[in-house]
Amino acid sequence: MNQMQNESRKTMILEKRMASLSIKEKGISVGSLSGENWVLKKGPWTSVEDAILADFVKRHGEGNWNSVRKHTSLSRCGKSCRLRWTNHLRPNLKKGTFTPQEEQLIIELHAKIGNKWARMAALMPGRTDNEIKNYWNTRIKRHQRAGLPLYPPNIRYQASEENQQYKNASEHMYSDKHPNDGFRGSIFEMSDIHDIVADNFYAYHRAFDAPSSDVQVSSMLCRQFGSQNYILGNPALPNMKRLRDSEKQCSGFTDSISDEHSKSKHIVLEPLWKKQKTFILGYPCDPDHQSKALQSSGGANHGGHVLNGTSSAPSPILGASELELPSFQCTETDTNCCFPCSSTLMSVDAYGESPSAAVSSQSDCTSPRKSGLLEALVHEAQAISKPKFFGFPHPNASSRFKNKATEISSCPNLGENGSVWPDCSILNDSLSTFLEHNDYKSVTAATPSVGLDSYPWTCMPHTCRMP
DNA sequence: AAACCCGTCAACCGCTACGCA
DNA sequence: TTGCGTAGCGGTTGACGGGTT
Repeated sequence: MNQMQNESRKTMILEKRMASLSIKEKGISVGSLSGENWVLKKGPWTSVEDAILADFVKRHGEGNWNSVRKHTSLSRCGKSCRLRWTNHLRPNLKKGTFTPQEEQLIIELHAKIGNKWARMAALMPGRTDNEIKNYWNTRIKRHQRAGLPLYPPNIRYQASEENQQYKNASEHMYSDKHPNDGFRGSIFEMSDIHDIVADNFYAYHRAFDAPSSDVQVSSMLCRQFGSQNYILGNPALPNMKRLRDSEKQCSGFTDSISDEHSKSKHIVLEPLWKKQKTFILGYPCDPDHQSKALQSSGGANHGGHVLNGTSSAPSPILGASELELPSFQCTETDTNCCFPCSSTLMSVDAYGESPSAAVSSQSDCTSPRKSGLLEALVHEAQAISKPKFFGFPHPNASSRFKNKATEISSCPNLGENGSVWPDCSILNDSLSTFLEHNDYKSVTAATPSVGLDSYPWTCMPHTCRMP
């Protein structure tokens, strides 16, 4: 009780101090909202503000950032508060330069998942996405200047090897096609769907389930965290809502690290399907390009990073579906580039060092970027005018399904409790069940071991424009 | 000493997804 | 089912400090 009184007294003192600062000292801008005057401060945080915010979090917990302004004298927007807390004030933050181990981890993670800073941060206790992003961008510049490859040779080698393995395994594993009547009439034959879903699944699986040779990241994680029952994601990272959501669908990750048995086998990183703009079933549906895409997809080489014609961060090296590309990357609006196009990688990777370039010959896509910025712009304009997606979801599907369907891109092959689905053929059953009954519930009924929020939607083909 | 350049870091902005009424 | 508020992510910008000219 006394402690609470002390704390609120402290807060009062801080707030008084804050109030005593002049407008200029606070650096605030003045406006009005619904007749009531309000001030919103921007720019660097002062120690007083920090203290107020820290005190707020202490008393009210994280989240509800917009109420900070109501409960304290802080003149910061909720976003700003959240950011300040996340990046500077939360406990267990590791400040200072990255250790060589951390650097290595970043490189490997970037090779696998691309510019997914938050996901990387979740795997690096005490580090923030901002830090990692800044580090990486600095690194890119430095390496560009020095003419160095972005990824060290060992990672590049590993990547191309994995790519080959992935290809072989994929061919072997999914050569047995399952025809599915229910899907006819769609632009895709079921076998294509099967291939694509399988490819995507396997790409994901290859990238994250860390079997055999692909243990570098996971072993590193184990080296770093394994000895202390580290809880992944980063427990200190506030409001890991998205991660938590994903854990519902992919709960294996948390378990797997602490589970001695699975440490080296089932490190399943935070799923990628959130926010991924998949091309797996949502790639531009220009039929000419589709067939090309299907022919040339062969592996999972995606996305290059284009920065004024010079290389920057290459895409994830292998299967990981790096699809939410930075603004300077090849996008799905390149209609010649059915998949985020490896030839783009070739053309933009000034040093020819992108690991992805190693597999780019599989594709005969041509990128408009090859022929200049103007043409690229024209090309993009044309692309935008074309319908890009169609297929799922069915117009009568519930919005719940639609929402799910649009958020999903990969087939992570995960069931509840982090279990790994034995194979992707179950997808076909689910798809046909859905199409047969036109009811998403029927899918879970058909596959009762799966929760509504977990499996089928996470594996459903994604996206697509309504007919 | 001043101007300029460059790297780093913190913060902002725009967009998207989610949750809830 | 829909609309709105909130949270989070990733890209970008701007401030600042140190080095160089």
